[in-house]
Formats: sequence, structure tokens, C-alpha cells
Amino acid sequence: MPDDDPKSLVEIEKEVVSLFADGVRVAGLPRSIGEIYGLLFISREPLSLDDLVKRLGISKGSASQGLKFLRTLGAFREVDGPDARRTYFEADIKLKKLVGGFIREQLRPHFDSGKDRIKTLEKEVMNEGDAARRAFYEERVKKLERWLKQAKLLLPLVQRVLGE
Amino acid sequence: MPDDDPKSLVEIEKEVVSLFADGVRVAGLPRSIGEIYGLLFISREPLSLDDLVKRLGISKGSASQGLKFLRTLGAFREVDGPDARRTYFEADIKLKKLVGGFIREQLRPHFDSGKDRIKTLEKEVMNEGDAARRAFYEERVKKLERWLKQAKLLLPLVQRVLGE
DNA sequence: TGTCGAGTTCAAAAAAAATTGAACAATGGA
DNA sequence: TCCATTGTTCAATTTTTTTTGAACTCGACA
Repeated sequence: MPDDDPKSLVEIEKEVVSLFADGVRVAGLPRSIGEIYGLLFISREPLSLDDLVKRLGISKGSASQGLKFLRTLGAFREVDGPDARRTYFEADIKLKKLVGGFIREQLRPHFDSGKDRIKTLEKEVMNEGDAARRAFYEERVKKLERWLKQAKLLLPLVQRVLGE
Repeated sequence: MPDDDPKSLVEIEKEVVSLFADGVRVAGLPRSIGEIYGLLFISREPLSLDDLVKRLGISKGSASQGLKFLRTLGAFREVDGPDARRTYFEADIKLKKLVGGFIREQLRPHFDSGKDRIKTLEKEVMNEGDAARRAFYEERVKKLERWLKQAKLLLPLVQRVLGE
């Protein structure tokens, strides 16, 4: 099996792919997404969907869906390659961009729905008849609001620190 | 079903429990852990394991395991309650502490293993015969090191911002 | 307009993760 | 020490998530 057999991963590629596969799990993302980004990250030449399928040994469906997700993050560029009929992908290796995409696509929506749900809670609390209990609920809901605000405050800060 | 039936959750409790159940998912934690913390968070009185089982409708095993995890984060205090034989739990509602526990127990270990794996990569790269390819690998591995360093740098900053 | 092949979609299958519950261990009175 | 009861553990089960693969869409070209 020669070194340039498109089907096999060399040792370094295997390690990087596996590092990213495990890495993305802390963000709650499926393994295959880490594998795809990992292989793009450690490839000098841009890769086609078919390259990803063959070299990672994953299905066309997985590769397509993984790329779909990575595209929303802005994790790669589409470039020309050997076969004019195919689309070739090249990793974007700016941490700031990756994290920014993750915040925008995954975190923000959760925060927004959280905000709505806390608003609903506030209204609900007003209906509590018992004054002491209502006071307690009010305090806790206020705490939740503060938490959400702090978390939101954190996001741009994170982006700044990761920016080169 | 009277209001103080320990088996039923009032509307506000349901909403808070569900908010936390969904909330912890972004951190990749199981629903039941969010439910447990959520109920402790919105309870004026400390709760026993048995209270959690009855009121959340989860198994004793789930409750015990959930508490075990939350304990590692420092997410609650153990206090005295009505029944001297039982342990009662009271939420610790300092965001800084919760996040600190999460960083310490979940994130740090990943970072540490990541560091080791990058070190392994560095050695592996030295064996690459082709000079141009080696240069490329070196650059990418260096990039990984920088990412890890930045991420580590971020952690204390996050803790500072969340500190009251 | 018809054909070819790249890429997408989504229902079904497989894999992974969470939950259960029964056996077990620990604790603390009597 | 023995009993009663709280809390833990873990193999089996259930639920959820991820992956697959075959049918489909789309677009380029003849």
C-alpha cells in the first residue's frame, strides 16, 4: 500500500483525525465532524467529498452532512482542484472563526430560547399567591437572568481573546 | 392532588427543571443531571435523594449518579433536614463555582490529554522524510499548540468574569 | 432534451449514551 | 451484634444519537 494511496491515512493523519474526533466531543458534536475537519486540517491539498469518504472510511451521507454542518461554522473554503466536476475543501484554520461560528450557530440560539423561557417564568411567578414563596421565586429568576447576562457578556470576550 | 404533595411539581418548578435539563445539554451532560440541579435550585427547602426520586419521577440509580456527578462540581451542600437518617441537599447557586467545577472536572482532563497527544505528534512529525511535507506538519502542529495554549488562557479569564 | 455523475436527503439500521432496578454495601440505632 | 433503612453500583434495558445507503435532485455537457 503506497504512501500516496488515497485510501490510507498515514500515522500523523490518523493521530490528528482522532485528536479532532475526540476534541469536538467536548462541544457535543459527533465524531465524524471532528474527523472530517481533522483530515482537512492536516491535508496540504484540498480534498473532495469523495476523498473524505474513501480516506476516512465513512459514508457519503455522513461526509455530506458533516460538511453541511462545518459549512455553517465557516470551517472551510471551497476551492478548485484536479477534477473540475468536483468541489474541493480546504480547512480554515482560524480558531477565532471556528469558535465564532460555533457561538453563532450553536450557543446563541440556546441563549435566545433561554431568554424567552425566563421571561415566561417571570410572568408565572407573579401568579404565586404565597408572598414568601413568591419572593423566593423572584430572587431565583433574577439569578437566572444575571447568569444569562453574564454568559452573553462572555461571548465577545472569548472572541477577542482568540483573535490573532 | 394538593399543592404540598411531595410527588407533584408545580408549574414553576416544572419550567425551571426543564430549563436546566435543556441547559446542561449544551455542556454535553445528561438531562437527569440538569433536572436534579434545577429542582434543587428552585426549592426553598433542601431535598433528600428520595425527594428527588419521587418528585422528578426518576430512578434511585439516576438520582444517586446525578448527585455523584454534581458533587464533583461542588453544585450543592449537604445539610440537615427533617429526617435525621437522610442526607439533604441544597443547591449552591454561585455560577462561578459551577463553571469552575465543570472546568476542573471536565475540561482540564481533556486539555491535559490533548497536550500529551500533541507532544506525541511532534515526535511523529520528526520522522517525516519529505522536507516540504514535514514543514507543513510542523506548522500545523505548532498551530495546535497555540490553540491549546489560548484555550487554557481563557479558562481563568472566564472564571474571573463570572466571579461576583 | 437526455445522460452522467456529483452531491443531498432521509428512513432504516447501528452504535452510543442514559436510565432503570435489583443486588449490594454502609450506616446507625436498639 | 442484628435489624432496618439509606444510599451505591452495575448489568440489562431503553432511549437517543449517529451513521448508513439507496433514492433522489441538480447541473453540465453533448
